[in-house]
Amino acid sequence: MSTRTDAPTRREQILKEAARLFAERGFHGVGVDEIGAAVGISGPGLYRHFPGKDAMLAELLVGISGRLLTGAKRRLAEADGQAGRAGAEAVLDSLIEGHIDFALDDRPLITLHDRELDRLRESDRKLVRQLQRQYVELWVEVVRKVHPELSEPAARSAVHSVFGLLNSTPHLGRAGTLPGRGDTARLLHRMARGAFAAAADSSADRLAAG
Amino acid sequence: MSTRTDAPTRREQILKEAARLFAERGFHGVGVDEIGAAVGISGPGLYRHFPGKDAMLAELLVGISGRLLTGAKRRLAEADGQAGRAGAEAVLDSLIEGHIDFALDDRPLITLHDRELDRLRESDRKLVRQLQRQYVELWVEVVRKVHPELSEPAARSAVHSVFGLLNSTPHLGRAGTLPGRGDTARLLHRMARGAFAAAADSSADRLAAG
DNA sequence: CCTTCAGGTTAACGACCGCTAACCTCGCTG
DNA sequence: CAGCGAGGTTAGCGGTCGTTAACCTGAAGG
Repeated sequence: MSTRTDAPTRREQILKEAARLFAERGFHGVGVDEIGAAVGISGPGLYRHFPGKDAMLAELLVGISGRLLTGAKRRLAEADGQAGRAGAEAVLDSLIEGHIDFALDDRPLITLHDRELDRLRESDRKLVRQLQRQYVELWVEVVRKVHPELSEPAARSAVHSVFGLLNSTPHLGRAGTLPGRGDTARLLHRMARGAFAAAADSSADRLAAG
Repeated sequence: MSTRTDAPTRREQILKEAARLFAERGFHGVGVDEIGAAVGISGPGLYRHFPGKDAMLAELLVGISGRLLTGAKRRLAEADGQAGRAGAEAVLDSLIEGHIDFALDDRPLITLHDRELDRLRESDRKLVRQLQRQYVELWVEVVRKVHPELSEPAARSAVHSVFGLLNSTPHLGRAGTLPGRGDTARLLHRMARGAFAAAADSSADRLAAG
């Protein structure tokens, strides 16, 4: 598994800093001069690496969606063969774990992912949405194998909601006031599984409408 | 229970449309001319009602946080008296229900709430954060009454995560492809309770680290 | 009937921002 | 060592945006 040890290219530096700045202050809130300054060059120097500011955002968002989907497909293939509900549970755990890793390691990207999609050109936006949809549908299939009682629309809503839960990491303590990474990951994992289980257990609706 | 039947004032119209536009395209992505056009007046006419664009955002965010906190306090007081875990469960259900109502009825505000906070003047931002913190702490207390096994940091993380879950409604089907409002509310409610329960049940960590 | 004022209007200013143009300066290579 | 391309630089253009200035209008009040 390609574990990079060599220095990042300037292009990669730019993408990383741009992601951080976009996440912090929004796409329109960041000027190209600031992005340049963040990597030690100034303003228009960026145009040696990208055709424009939009292109940076597009590459970030397409990259995120693509990596999420690719990772999920790989995890699905790895745990293949083991059929039945037990196998499906293993796959679901693997999907959750992968998403949590991503959410914890690339917070700015997670933030961008559902915040700046509308700033893209039509074609890029369509591509990103298509990748996102495939990712969701992949989850939906696995969730319905683990919880066959769930209808497809309910499963899809549940998946979106669990994404909301897992993607909440940027809100968990700006500083290191929260528990260690391992504890946080385990907590999120448990909650995700519990949320899916509760979604499937509609007999839990013993609460009177308020 | 002030159920308004009279027509909204121009000021309220402006706030509502501004919220929608800010949520759709980001604070910096919307011009004052657009906000004006959305309420039938044009550009600078807004300055008869607000000292500036920033002030609209500030009033929106302070209003949201304040309403959330006020509602939660009211619900806490209403269900007071009934002590013990059963009473706490009722309060938690009431809090969840209130938050879901808000998330479903005021999607744009929910979106703004955790997206544009950094665009505020220092003083307003501090006020909003203080209101948010009180709201979170109120939840944390109730959650820990229902699930005493949860440490305070874990409970706080869990609460933030459940907010992420409940606030995911803007991502659930832009159009009406999703189930009805009542079904969605019940699903979210169940998932929130399930997530809290799973957070508290740390014996569920039988999964080997990947 | 005159005044006042809330709530609009259009014109325009100044700042900022994305991007281009023109130029510079290395390090490599034939 | 000449040439050249990669990767910078600064100056500046054109457009947009928030805000202000100056003016208009219609309804209410004495």
